[in-house]
Amino acid sequence: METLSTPLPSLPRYSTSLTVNNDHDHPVFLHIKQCTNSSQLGQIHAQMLRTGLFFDPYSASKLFAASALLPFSSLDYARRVFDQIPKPNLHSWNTLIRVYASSPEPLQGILIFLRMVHESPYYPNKFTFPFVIKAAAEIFSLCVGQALHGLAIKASLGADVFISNSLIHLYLSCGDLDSAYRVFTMIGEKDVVSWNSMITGLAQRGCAEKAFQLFQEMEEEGVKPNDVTMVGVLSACAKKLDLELGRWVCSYIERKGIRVDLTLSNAMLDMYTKCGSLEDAKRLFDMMEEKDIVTWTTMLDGYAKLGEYETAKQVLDTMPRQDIAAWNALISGYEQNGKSKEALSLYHELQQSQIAKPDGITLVSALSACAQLGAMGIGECIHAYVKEQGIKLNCHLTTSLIDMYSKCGDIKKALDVFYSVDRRDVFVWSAMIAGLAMHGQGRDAIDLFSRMQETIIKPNSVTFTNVLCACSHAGLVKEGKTFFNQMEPVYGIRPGVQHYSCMVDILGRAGLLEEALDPENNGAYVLLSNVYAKTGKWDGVSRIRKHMRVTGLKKEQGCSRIEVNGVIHEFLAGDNCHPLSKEIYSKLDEIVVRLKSAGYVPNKSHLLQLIEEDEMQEHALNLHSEKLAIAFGLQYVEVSQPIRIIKNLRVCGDCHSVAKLVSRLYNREIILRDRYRFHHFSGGNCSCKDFW
DNA sequence: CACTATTCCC
Repeated sequence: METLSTPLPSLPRYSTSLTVNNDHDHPVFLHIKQCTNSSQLGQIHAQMLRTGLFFDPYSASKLFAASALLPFSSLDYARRVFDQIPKPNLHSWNTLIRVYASSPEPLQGILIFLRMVHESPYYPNKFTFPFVIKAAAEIFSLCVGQALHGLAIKASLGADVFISNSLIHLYLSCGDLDSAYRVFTMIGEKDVVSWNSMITGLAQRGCAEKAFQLFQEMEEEGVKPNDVTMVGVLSACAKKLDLELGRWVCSYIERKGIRVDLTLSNAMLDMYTKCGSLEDAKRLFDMMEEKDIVTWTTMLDGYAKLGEYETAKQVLDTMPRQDIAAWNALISGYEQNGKSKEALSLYHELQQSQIAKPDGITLVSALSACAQLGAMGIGECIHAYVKEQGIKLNCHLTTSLIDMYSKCGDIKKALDVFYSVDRRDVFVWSAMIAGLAMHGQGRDAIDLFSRMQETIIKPNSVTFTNVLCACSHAGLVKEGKTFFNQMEPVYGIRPGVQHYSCMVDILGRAGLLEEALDPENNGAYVLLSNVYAKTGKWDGVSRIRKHMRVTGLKKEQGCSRIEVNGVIHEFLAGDNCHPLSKEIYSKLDEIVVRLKSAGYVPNKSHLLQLIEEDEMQEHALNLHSEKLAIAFGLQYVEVSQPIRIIKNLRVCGDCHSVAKLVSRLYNREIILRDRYRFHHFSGGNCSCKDFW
């Protein structure tokens, strides 16, 4: 302590006495302000320690604020400085909360706030609240936010406009639109930030219409919109996909002479691409003098989402820095347009090149591509990568993993993921219900739906589609009807076309065909035509097919996929594109002979098109893509592993019998995903109990 | 001593 309290004579230019408590204008403060790098700041820090100036709380707070807030600062260093201050003043506490609030660890801001309340002699003031409320908003904690709101009111700070604005932002981040609006209306003198908080928050929460309405109200009340306002308004236009409105907003910005900074230009660019006008976007892009990574990524995303992959790739190659968001834009562009293989190969390229590190968003897109393809090997690798990297499962990732495992046929692994997490939002629950439904575990799906209702998570439209789907796959007619009838009166969800097609399915299978009819829906028609075909009502089939021809609905070509050692093999009905085609067909012949000797009779009633000649019918049946995949799988999938096949259409009855027999005669487990559900074949039986 | 609202990839 002695060395610290004894200024070294050789040192200080402005070496001083220790009685600086009231000296708020010490020359060293000027030096702190003028620091341009961390080593300069470090020198001042060292000097202040030597001179003892650091032990004056006010002076320490000056140094600490600089170490926390200057552009070159690091949070680690700032924290070390704070921990050295024997008795931090209120300003220092506030600053620490402030930097944590906008750091990767906002929770720390709340913990520091609590420490301050318990350990320090200070009460939170009007500066403390905006910082700590921001921290609560960052972690989306409604209950912490509510507690802070209460504390602010108790501290007689409920009318402070900064605090109110922070609360608006908090409530909107947590999805509590009503509370946000209540705070907003209570503000006596709303400033531009109050309006901006509401407008941007509503636009982000999907209430674009309401956001735009508020923008108009703002004008009527005579509050002048600024550039931040316009960013929010443009984001609302983008969400509405309203190009005309977006163009009007751009001309409004020009007319009103609103400052157009880089962020606002980027928001305009984003609006143009989201609304589908690459021409407008390109024109603006070429005009922009300053561009940053967001500019490039926005442009790249625009091309990728509209299917212009070549141009998107060119943008990726041209941009100054390929960060992960840029890769994500291209990967998700492929994935969302159904180009799963391209998405995965790009993901692979990213892994190989190590140009950027995959993040949660990358993995969500990649997992979704695996789910579409049924590529479980790759999906498992991604799951392993998540664990390896210690990436925490958020609800997005959890949903994607459950969806991937379910759609790849491993419902047990999907359940493992579901039970391993402690946070489940409506999408996580819905995905798990969907998984159980597609595996024919209708009862379990309904049980899960009941358990969901013991939580605070409210079911949405998707949840109901999945619940009805579960009823349909498990033949739960009574339950299906009950849920359907409860949707609007009990849950306030208006049934949409998906819910109606589930009901067509449910009622159709129960032989209550007259109860199901339906709006223009391809799926429902195909389903209905299959129901007719099954019951032998060929008149009905031709009538429906004719209607489909007239209305231009097409049945896709049958296609089956199988993944072996991370390579995806694809078979079309009757195709001989596969390099091992010859071998596969001879294996198929062998299978048919063996099956026939075991009593198998090809079942032609499942043919949708009437083919006159018997032999032709049998031939057509044998060419079904899932049979080719089974023949391939028997040869190339390890004996200890199930043969997993993904079919894009519904499996036909004949292929179903073949798969059952193969599972017994060859003693192999076959897991087949068709368009609607999974079939687990083993020992001559199927999990669907022949009801699908 | 100071605070709140801002664009891209799921």
